[in-house]
Amino acid sequence: MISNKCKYAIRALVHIANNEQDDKPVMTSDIAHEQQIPRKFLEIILRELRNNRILESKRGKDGGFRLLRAAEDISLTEVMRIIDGPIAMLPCVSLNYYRKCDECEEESCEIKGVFEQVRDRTLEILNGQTIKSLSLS
Amino acid sequence: MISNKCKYAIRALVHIANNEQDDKPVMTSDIAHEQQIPRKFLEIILRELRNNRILESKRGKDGGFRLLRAAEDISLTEVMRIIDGPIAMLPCVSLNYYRKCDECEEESCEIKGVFEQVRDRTLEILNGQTIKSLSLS
DNA sequence: ATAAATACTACTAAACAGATAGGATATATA
DNA sequence: TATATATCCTATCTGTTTAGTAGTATTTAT
Repeated sequence: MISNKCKYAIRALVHIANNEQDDKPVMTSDIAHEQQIPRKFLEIILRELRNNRILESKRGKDGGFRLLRAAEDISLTEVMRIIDGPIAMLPCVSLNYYRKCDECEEESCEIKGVFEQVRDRTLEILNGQTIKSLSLS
Repeated sequence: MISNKCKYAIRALVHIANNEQDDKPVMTSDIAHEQQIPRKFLEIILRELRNNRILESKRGKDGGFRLLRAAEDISLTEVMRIIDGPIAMLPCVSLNYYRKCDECEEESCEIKGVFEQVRDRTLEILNGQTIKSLSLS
């Protein structure tokens, strides 16, 4: 399961992509209100996306958040990895967050191969999705 | 990510499948020792699998656990669902544990379609796997 | 100056993960 | 029938994660 936080992040990014006009940044409180996301929690999420170079922020009056890159250059997997971490179902099969499983030997692991397949099919679908493609749907 | 508990469950079932002889049940302590799983934790797991009609148990001396069905009739997904619950990445897309998402309207949800695809490709792979097929690998 | 926005630090409550402890109950066999 | 040995059951525990909330500091447009 992906977390609520991650769903919030995706919806916030789609909202920003759909509401950026004349380079005017979008305010947290607008997103919170229109997407029904708790404002203080959303602040944390947007800051995290900014720290990971998905968004840029402007402080003070008339401040808010803008996409740092074009919406078609922000992939769904990138956002998911920032907010939730690994996408794979086993640590030893994760491309971006690899960790050896605690108590199984990888050479003789019965399930590793299956979950490598699941990972590959999953990434085939998710890598094709961007904030832009999600906005259009 | 699947839980450690679920990995334990799968390895325990494969172990039982590989060690059932003459209808003699396999003891918790044997599995725990050979698969390096904490015994008391494994007890809980095996009982849960028994309650869900994957295993049958025999109490007292010379007791232990046996598969209630043939190993090729126990699917990986069935075990995963018993131990970890839903396989899908969104509650509103789960076949066996459907729940409406708290704050998004399904008709207009941007990500539902993508995660339906992920679910379908994932199940295509996992449904093909059984305790038998895992034992052979 | 001031109003209004983000930035930052700290805290909390509830659920979940990964167990452990100890006693109750059932059963094979001497 | 006594005993050893297995599962069964209830309760408890520690640490981590999830999903937030509160309050203050800082920045900026006017």
